[in-house]
Amino acid sequence: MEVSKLISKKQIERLPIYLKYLQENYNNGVEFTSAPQISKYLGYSEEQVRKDLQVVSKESGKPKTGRKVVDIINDIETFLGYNDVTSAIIVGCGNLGGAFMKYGGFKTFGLKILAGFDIDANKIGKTIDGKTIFPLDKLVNLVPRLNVHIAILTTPVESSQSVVELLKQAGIKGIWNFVPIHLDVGDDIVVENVNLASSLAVLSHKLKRNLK
Amino acid sequence: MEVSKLISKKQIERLPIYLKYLQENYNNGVEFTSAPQISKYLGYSEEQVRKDLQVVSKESGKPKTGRKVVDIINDIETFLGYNDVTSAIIVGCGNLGGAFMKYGGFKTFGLKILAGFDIDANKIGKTIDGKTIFPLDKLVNLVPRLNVHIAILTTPVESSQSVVELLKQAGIKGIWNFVPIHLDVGDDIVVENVNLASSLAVLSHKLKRNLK
DNA sequence: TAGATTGTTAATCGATTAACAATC
DNA sequence: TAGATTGTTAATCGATTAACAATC
Repeated sequence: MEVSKLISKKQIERLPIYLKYLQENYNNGVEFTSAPQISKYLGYSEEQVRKDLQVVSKESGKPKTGRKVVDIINDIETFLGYNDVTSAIIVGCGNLGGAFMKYGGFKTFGLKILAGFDIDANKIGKTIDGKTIFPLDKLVNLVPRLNVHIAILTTPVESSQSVVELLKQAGIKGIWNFVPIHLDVGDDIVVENVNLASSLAVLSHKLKRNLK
Repeated sequence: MEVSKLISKKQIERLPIYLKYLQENYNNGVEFTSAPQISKYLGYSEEQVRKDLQVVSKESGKPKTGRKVVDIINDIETFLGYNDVTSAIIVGCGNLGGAFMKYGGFKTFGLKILAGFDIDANKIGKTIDGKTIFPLDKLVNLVPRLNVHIAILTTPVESSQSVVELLKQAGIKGIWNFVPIHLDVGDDIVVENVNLASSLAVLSHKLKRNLK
């Protein structure tokens, strides 16, 4: 009987990085790869790479030869759900939200932006890359009809918590939060935060240490 | 004698989150706060909050009253270097890079975007929010003159590694990398990665678990 | 004073690394 | 076969949580 191993957050984060590297390998005609090889390139330890790959693939690698590049690619893509498309809406179509609406890269990882929402009358009704920007007060009504469960939150700080209430009402299940504050959501909604301030703080600290 | 405590990456990431929350408190006229209070709101443990605050502030809190909000704010801002402005350039002025050039929020955490660089002839010479877009081959020449040490990397995947070589030559010390691949930099450059694919992967996984 | 909050020291938890036998 | 790579089990490392005495 197959018992699927538990995976940690850190491991999940590494999967897209392996994937990108392996796709590059694949495009260059590389057929096989091994943990030591991936390890050397990406700077992770061999053991870590091995354990990460063990979580996503059922079959084990072969001593001496390693694993087939195309197999790992498929395993990771399957694990991450890149094959079945998920839809999302963007709430807040300012600089960042607008850039995301234009950005074509999301579809490579199975995410399709269906529409945008905003309160700015100048934006409402316009389309960005074929996606319409709807008024925020249509959100509760439209989201169930669009059958979308993920919202990308790129609103100003002040309005974000009130938007969360709307998203709850609309039946949204996951929020990809780019607003740099803590969101108070219930148990029904999961949140993943991308906090640029946090990231920059880490960079600054690394810089200071490196300059010493 | 003061021995400054070591701080972990996780702790650094939390600092801007405390800061935002405390600034909100401050704006609402709240004068004092405590670890239990912050803990309750942000969902971290009390002990964690206490230890985090201990790293940034020299003075200790007072039993029963806690700490002065304005003091913690100052301590965190000082620690993060929000008071002394750092400059940065943006390399790759596409959707994301362009959005960053327009984005006013960076200056609140002490980061000033000086200019952009791109290879696209249609973009070169234009200005976004007062910042000029220069041709990429002027980078090595201009960066030392601008006295800038941080580069925000928002180029396409294919060109990113070659841009890194230019950044090295130009004397850049830190790269804030938004390109979803592993960058090969030397010991002189520090990199902080913001990988949207990793972040989305985590959200998707949380969603799957929550739906079960 | 009593109690809430503090900081410190110890215990736990989780993730990474090391060690090693198995195998193509 | 020999050696590179594998997967597993144990050891280490780091971060979080628990326990508790100190104090305003």
